[in-house]
Parts: sequence; structure tokens; C-alpha cells
Amino acid sequence: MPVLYADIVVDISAGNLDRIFQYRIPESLAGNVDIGSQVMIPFGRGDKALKGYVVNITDQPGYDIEKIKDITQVINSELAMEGQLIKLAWQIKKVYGGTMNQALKTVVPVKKQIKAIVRRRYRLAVPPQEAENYLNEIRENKRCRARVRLLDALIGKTAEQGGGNFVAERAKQSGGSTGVETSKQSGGSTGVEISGQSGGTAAEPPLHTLTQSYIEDTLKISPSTVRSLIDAGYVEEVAEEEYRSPWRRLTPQGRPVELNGEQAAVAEQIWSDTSHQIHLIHGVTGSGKTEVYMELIARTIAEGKQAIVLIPEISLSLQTVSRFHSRFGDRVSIMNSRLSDGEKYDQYLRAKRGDIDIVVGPRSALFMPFQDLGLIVMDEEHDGAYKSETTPRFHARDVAAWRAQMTGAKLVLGSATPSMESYARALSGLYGLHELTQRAKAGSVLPEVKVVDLREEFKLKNKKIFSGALREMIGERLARHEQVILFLNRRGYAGFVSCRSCGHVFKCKHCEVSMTAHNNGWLKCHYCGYEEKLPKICPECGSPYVAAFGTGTQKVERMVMDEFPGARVLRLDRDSTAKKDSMDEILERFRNHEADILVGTQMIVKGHDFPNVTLVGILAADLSMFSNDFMAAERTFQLLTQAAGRSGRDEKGGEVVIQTYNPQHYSIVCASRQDYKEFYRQEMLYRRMLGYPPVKHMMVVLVQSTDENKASIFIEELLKAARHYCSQFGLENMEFIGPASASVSKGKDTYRKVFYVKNKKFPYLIAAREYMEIFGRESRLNKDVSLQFDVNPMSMY
DNA sequence: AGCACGCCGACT
DNA sequence: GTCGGCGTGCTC
Repeated sequence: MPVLYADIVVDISAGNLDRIFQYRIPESLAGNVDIGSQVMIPFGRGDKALKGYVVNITDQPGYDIEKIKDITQVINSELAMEGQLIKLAWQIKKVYGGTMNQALKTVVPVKKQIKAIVRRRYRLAVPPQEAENYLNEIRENKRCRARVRLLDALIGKTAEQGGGNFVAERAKQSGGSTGVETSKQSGGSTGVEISGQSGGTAAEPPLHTLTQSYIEDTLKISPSTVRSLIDAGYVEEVAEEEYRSPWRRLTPQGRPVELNGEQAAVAEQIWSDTSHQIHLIHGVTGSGKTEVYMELIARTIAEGKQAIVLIPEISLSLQTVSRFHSRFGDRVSIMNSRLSDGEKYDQYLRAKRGDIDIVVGPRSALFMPFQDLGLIVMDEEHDGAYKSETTPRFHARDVAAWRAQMTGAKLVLGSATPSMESYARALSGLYGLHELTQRAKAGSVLPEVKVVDLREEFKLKNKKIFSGALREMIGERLARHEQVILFLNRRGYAGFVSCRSCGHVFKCKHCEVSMTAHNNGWLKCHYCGYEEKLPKICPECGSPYVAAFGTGTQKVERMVMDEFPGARVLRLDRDSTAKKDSMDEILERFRNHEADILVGTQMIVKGHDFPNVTLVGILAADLSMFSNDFMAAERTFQLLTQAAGRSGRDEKGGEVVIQTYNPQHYSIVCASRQDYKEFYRQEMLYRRMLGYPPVKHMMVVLVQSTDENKASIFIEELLKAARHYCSQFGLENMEFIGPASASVSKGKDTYRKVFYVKNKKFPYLIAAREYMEIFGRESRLNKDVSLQFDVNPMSMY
């Protein structure tokens, strides 16, 4: 056997370590080291113990054999990535930049191997008849009551009668599970399990096993009693490895799924289309895209393959997964960053071992180690949350497409307001394009939309948040006991605070960002979270006339209460949902009609279904429209369309009021008509004129430093060098825009400088980025500055 | 990143 | 004479 060497990426994300180091696989570890394994290695002069990822194995050393060190140990063979995920990591690094270590880390959603939970269970060690005989001996003995209780339960008597009630009650408390569970399931367990004995014949009667906690807490039997029955040979202990289940609070809804004609046709088209790997479903809000996904998933798992369902945000996990769970049962799981390490590890393992077929989650769910992936669904594909905000700043849509290509899986994108990129590709024939034009629920039609011109309201001397029309309509709903959603894209109490005498605006002392006033008399920086007390007098001129301008959700909440006393109001924004799970709680209360009006930010727009809501008020549609951002109009349109889509989901019909200072703007006009195609046409004119994506590709180059001067000098030199490189190596028509300060010119005490690069040819951008990474590594000006790239950004900087 | 090696100022 | 400042360079 030849000596084998492993190519290893070390777990340090520094530019000059971003390469492969070779280590010898010692005989003692032969066979345990695979591509994808995580290993411990001695690194550097001090042989510091570091983690490393094995990315290749070879018998040809490419380095002085005398200097090659041995791998010291394999950390966790169960967590070894598939070779395919490593390929995916290379691709991510290639396109988005950053180090290989960073790319590998994004591909491994599970950091640690956590010891499996072993639950002790107990069962009869003798045939039931023998236990009965023993019971008859001791039944009348008052000193043996605990033994009798335990044996009765183990035989199965009490669990079906008196104990059955216990079971039902406990199931309710823990939020859902039925009393009986099959093995390898833990969520909301009651402790009672009926199972066929493993290895026994099928004809054998089922035996009860009881968990330790059930015996101690519910039957009130002490460990010593259990011990003595074990010693007497009547009871035995079975230790069982158990998965941690992340969704204890799940309640199956059991809604049967039936496709309408349109849905069935789309599912069939996608399933039988062999000429496209990627499909876009453009379906109006409420058209039931999820039913189509489910049909495709059902067909996929019927073929023995697995499916990944991507959702934009963690907060949608619970409601999405519960729908899938009620259809597909325990073959569904979730993966997201809020799970504990143990839960993550177990879900990863279940996928790897083939114990689940479907996973639901945000970006990170893309990397589940399924053996034979057949389908990736990306719901609300336009959503900005699919873009990573840390290096590598990848877009889940791209990575999903690569993974689909590698595995031969289908990728299905769905949205009521597709991204410009996806729709352009669908129109060009690159993706299959499918449309759902009707609301799925019988009798439900798209809401009627009324646009209110706030300039006219101002002329009428109405300076309130609610236009006359909106106030009147809210009143009507309250009288009819229907519900209202009010949407405002700004949290806090007021927008900014300034001095009326000298004009001083209160800014965060760590960021170049104006602070937002909050209800509690504090100013908060929404960029870094810094808070300070709102001063009574202006620190610049001493004037007492400091005032808050603009409106946030807290102020809306207050004004609703003033305007409609007696109405019950809930508020949903980042402040009211700071506590874990509080978001689900608020939504649940609103759905149960514990409130009449829900005031909130973007969060309320995404995918929620409130049947009793018949009015949605968009208080200031323009708020997201005037950042100097090439996607501002697209985002505004998406937001308004999605928000409007919350109204009239039931037979009652619905209305939407959009308040704006720009009623003629196409993003507002098109949203009010729910006319995606016209919006696309107009927006495309603008993108073409200014050469923005999807017409040209774009990249942001971001330089940051706590020393503003160093950042400026570095970015100037970098730009000069990049220009020179591009012209020298024939990268034609490269457009460089900048450098300039980022729109948040300072954040968290760090100065931010940017320039933009545009070109029609994507590989040119990558080549330029690769060159700039080398420049950043080798320049003597790189001290104390950081260099980052955002390829295909979702906003300006 | 983190550590060692290396070449210049004020101390036991 | 020596301890230690942090600039420079290397890590299989």
C-alpha cells in the first residue's frame, strides 16, 4: 500500500493561508480519512493544533516529503461532507470570492458533532404471563404498591385505561404528539411506546416500553423500585439513541390537498419537461404555489429521491413546515441556524442516513447531505433574504442552480413578484415559465386597491397618518368585526430627531446614521444597536426645541389607539419580536382574532394567511422608493404587491389602501393593479438605460478601515491597479464607478469606501475580482484595511 | 491568524 | 552587557 497524502484547507480565514497544505495519513488512521473529513493537524512552528478540511487525497506528494507532517486525528467521520458539497464550495469561492475556508464553512451547516441523546427505557424482561403470576403474589401487599403500578404499566393495563388519560394530558402540555410514538422519534414524547420487538417475529404481541421520566414523573415511582425489579429479573433497561427533534410545538393541521386545474397543469408541465432544469412559477398572491410544490415533492419522493424546500426566513419555518408535515409526516424535517447544535447535528445525520426525505429551511438548508437529491423548491425567490450578508456573499438561487446541476435535480422557483433576473431568464427560454393566474380558494378574488394621494390630504389640512378614506374604511371593518393590517416600513417611534433651532440631527456616535426615536424616550441606532437617552436640550446650541420627525410603527400603534379607542392592536416588528418565538405568538394571536388591527413592518408581509383580514393599509408607500438604489423600485413593487396580497384571502373579499406622495409612479400603479408584467416592462426600460442587472452584471468593491485615510489611499490604489490590469489583459468595456464613501459612510466605528464594477460578461467580473484579491494580499498598503466583494449585489452600498 | 526570528533603545 | 519593542516572514 502506498503512503497517502491529504490536501487540506486549514481552518483560518487569512488571505495568505488560503491554499492547500499536504499532510500524511498515518497508518493508524488509514481508511478513516476521506475527502470531506474534518481532521486535526499540527500547524506552523509551534505545531499548533488546528482543524482542517480534507479536500483531496493523493499518493503523490507535491511538497518536500521531509517537511510533510502527519494528521493527528479524525474529528468526526459522521460529519464528513460529500465530495459534491466540496465542489459546491469551490464554485462558491470561485464566483463570490473569499477564502476556501469561508466557503467550506458555509457548506457545512453543522459545526459540531454532539453526543447522541440516549434515553433510558424500561420494559418487561419476562413473558407477560410470568409477570402476572408475580403480580398476583404481591398485589395485596401494601408495601409493594409501586411495583404493582410499574408492572401493570409495563404489561399495558394502565396505559390503556387510567394512564391513557395521563398520556393525553401530557401530550397536550407538550404541544402535540399523540401518546404512541414510533421509535427514533422524540418530539413531545409522552414516554409510552408500543413497538414490535426488534428481531422478534411479527406475530409476537407488542410490548410496552416506558421512559425513565414517565416512570418517575407520571407514575411516581422511584429509581430504587425500578432497580429492585431489574435485580429480581422482571424488568430490563433498554438504552436507545434518539434524535433531537426541533419542533416540539407542532400541531398537524391535516388539511387535505387537492389541486385545481391550473395547479395540476403546472405541476404536470414541470414534471414532464425534460428541456429545462430550472422552472419559474409566477403565481398571483394566494394562487396556491405550495400545493404545486407538494405535488412535485410527492412525485419526487415516490421515485426514492429527496427534496429541499427553501424559504426566505427562519420565521416562516414553523408555518411552512407544519403544512408539509401534515402532508408528508415524519419524513420532513427542518434546518436553520436557530436550532441548537445538537438538533442541527441530528437533522444532518437523519438526512445523511436516509431517515428523512424533505427538509424545509432558509439558505443553510441547501447544504443538506441528501444521497439522491431530486428537487429543490425556492419559495418567494425574489426575497432579499436569500442573499448572504457575510463573505462569501452568495445568492441561494445561484447555489441552488449549481447543486441542481450537479445532482440532476429540478429547481423550481416560485413568486408572485419574480426577481427581474429570474423573469428575464424565463422569458429568454433559459428557465421554464409557468403561471398561476387565479386565487386557489373558492370565491377568493384579488383585492380592490385604492391609491390615496397624500398631497391632496395635505391640502385638506389632514396631517395625520391616516387619510380620510383609510380612517373611514378601518372604522367599517371594526364595526363588522373584520381585521385590518397596517403596514409601515419603519420601526421605532419616529424616523429621526433634530433640533428646530440649529438643525442638528442626532447621529449615532459609532455610525454615520441618524438615530431613531423609540417609545421609551431613548434613541436607537438601527445599524449597530447603540442606544442613548433622548436629551432634553440640543447638545449643539442648547435649545430646548428638539423634536422627532417622521413616523415609525410605535407611533402608528399609539395613533391607532387614539383614533380608534376600543380597538385591540398588536404590533409586529423587530422590537416587539426580540424574544425568541414571540413572532409566532403575535401572529397566532392575530390569527385567533385576539386583536382587530395588526401594525407592522415588512415582517407581516411575508406569506401569512389571515382569512379574516379584509383591509390592508399601506401607510407610506414611498418610504422604500427613494434610496439611490437600483433595486428600490423593484423592492417597492414587491412589498406593495405582497402586502396587498394579505387582504381578502377568504370569500369576504378584500380591499387595500395605498397612501403615497407619488401615485403616478409605475411601481405603485402596477402594484395597485397587481400587474407584474407591466412593472417588469417599465423596470426593464430603466435597467437597460442605466446598464443595471440583469442587463449588465455588477460587483461592489468594499474597503473598510477604522482609519479613514488608510481606506481612501488603499481604494484609490486598488482602483488604479484594477483598471490597469483590465486594459492590459483585454477585459474590454469594464466600467468602474467611484470610488466614493458608502451611503453608510461609517458604521460601528469603521469607515466604508466603495467602487462599482460593471460588465456584460460575468467571467470578466470574476477575473477582475481574482486580480484584486491578489492585489489586496500583496499590497504594502493593506495594513488595517479589509477588502470585500459583493458580486451581484441586492443593493447599493 | 499566530508564532518565531531579528535587529535597535533603556534597564537589572 | 541583556530584556523587550513590534516589523517581517512562514506555515505542508
